[in-house]
Amino acid sequence: MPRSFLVKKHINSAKKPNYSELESPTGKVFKVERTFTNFLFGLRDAGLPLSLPLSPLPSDLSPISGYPSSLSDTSSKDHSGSESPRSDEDEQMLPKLTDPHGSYSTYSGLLKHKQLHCDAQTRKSFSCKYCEKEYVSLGALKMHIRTHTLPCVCKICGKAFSRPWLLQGHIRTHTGEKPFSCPHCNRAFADRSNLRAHLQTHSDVKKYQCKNCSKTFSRMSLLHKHEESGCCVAH
DNA sequence: CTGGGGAGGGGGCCC
DNA sequence: AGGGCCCCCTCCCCA
Repeated sequence: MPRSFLVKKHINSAKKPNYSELESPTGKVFKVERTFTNFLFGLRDAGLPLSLPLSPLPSDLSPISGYPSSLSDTSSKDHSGSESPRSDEDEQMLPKLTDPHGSYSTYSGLLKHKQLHCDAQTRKSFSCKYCEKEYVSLGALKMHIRTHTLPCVCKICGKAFSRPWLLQGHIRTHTGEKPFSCPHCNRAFADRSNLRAHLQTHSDVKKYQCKNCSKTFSRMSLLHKHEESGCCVAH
């Protein structure tokens, strides 16, 4: 059974997610003279439905629904500002653009509105149809969907995994292969993570320390157990 | 109860 | 875009 309840918690803030690809098309796209069509695809890729017909996403991928599929309301006024680098002529060439909060006769208006109101929504643009998770990129979502479809199947026992390397690790449980050995005691492990955890046992000062009693633990789970057992309960 | 090993999952990065 | 790999994390189980 997949441990779908496992959710990444950014406890280690040193390793931050890469948000570079979350940039709105505003800053990047137009400065490189991207075509309007590409701009529309960019908005679509960011999960923003448009009133122009675009090729649909794969059936198992759905942009998050913050934006209705039908955007026919044209009653709102133009929200555009005056900072747009595009000329008035350019603006006149553009079809009407809309989003759930209104419609825009210029795309600079739409972009400005997006900057003000929609960036938070576009950061997570792709939702999983199997669960409630949302992802900022199609690739991340596809990766996640593998945890539902489990395409990597062990030929020996039939157990299925989301990724090939997980299957490889599992196959080692059949073959007994243990390619990772401890330099201190030569004990071998099939999994690098488990070797890393084992290495902590050789250390006098372990990685995870109780803030109250300064006792150290080789694993976060052991520290949590320690905390839950009462040492660090606020008295 | 505690510590440790085994197994597996997630996202990010690089190629 | 996808695969491989990395690191981190978690749960289960056992001594």
